Amino acid sequence: MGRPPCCDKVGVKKGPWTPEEDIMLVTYIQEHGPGNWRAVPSNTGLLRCSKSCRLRWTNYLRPGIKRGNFTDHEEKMIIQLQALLGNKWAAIASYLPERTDNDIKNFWNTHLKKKLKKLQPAVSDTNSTRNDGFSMSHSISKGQWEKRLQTDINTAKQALHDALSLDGSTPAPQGSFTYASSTENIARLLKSWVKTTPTTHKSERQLKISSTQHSFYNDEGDCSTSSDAITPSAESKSSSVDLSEAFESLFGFESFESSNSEFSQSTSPEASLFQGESKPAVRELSMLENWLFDGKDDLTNFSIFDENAKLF
DNA sequence: AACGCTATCAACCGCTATCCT
DNA sequence: AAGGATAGCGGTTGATAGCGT
Repeated sequence: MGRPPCCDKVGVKKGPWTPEEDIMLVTYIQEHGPGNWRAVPSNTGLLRCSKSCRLRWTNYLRPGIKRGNFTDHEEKMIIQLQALLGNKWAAIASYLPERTDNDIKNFWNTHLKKKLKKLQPAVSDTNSTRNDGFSMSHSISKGQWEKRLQTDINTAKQALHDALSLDGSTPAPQGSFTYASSTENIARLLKSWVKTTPTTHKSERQLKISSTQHSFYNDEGDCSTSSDAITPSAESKSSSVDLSEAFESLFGFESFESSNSEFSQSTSPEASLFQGESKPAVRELSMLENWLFDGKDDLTNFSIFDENAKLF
């Protein structure tokens, strides 16, 4: 039984996205807003499944995504939140609105896991520590465990509080955020693409602009991108920059995010948490959030901790 | 210069939750 | 209420860049 994967369809493209596909997707979302992903491939002409389109948008194209190195504060927050929430990357990402869950997950798997593993021997000398960095031991009494848990949580709480309040570059969950536009995201993607294209990119990454795709953009009038202008040749550098400039002119209108309520919702930590407040897990997160930032909720209200306590 | 190994990260896959009819 | 469709999440994979030999 079970449905066949949506991406098994013949003619559905997989693999890395080209700048043209990005443009097509962003253009469509600029006009229609995110959502109704099923309609996106057919309406845009993209040979991608709806899932792939949604993923591309949420992870790379939507406004406000910060790329590059994680700051110390972000790192600290991820470590502490992972200890508290486990591998709930989406929940963790809601506290780091400029980062995607995929990014955080990758960062955890490639950097932090190792980092914590290195530190672990020293920690395990004092007591046993789980691989995820959450200190607990089956050999200690419940009272001791609760005490240690409280210490861990206090530490986490303090670190999180520090990270949120002391670092101006890291937005606090209740604050208002300034997001880069998706134009900037695409321009950045284009630039990195330009950087890597001339010699190393395989056919997958090379520009393949069909005439239909041209007319798609030429319909916009100002944003004409001729095939001559974007070929992966020696001229590609300047011409692809032209493309990114075309982006700027095409998408350069103000307050893209404010024009669409989903952006403010999806990028706001409390919005993402409260969207489904009736859900028990989300209620716990809301309580956790209250507790983290206000110290309102009593620790014993958390079933996640109750479950750990049941081990004894 | 060539090769192999490792690290990184974008994208995919499979599953579950939720929505809709 | 039931079943199908869709969205979202977390785990995993694969391509590729970078580094060492």
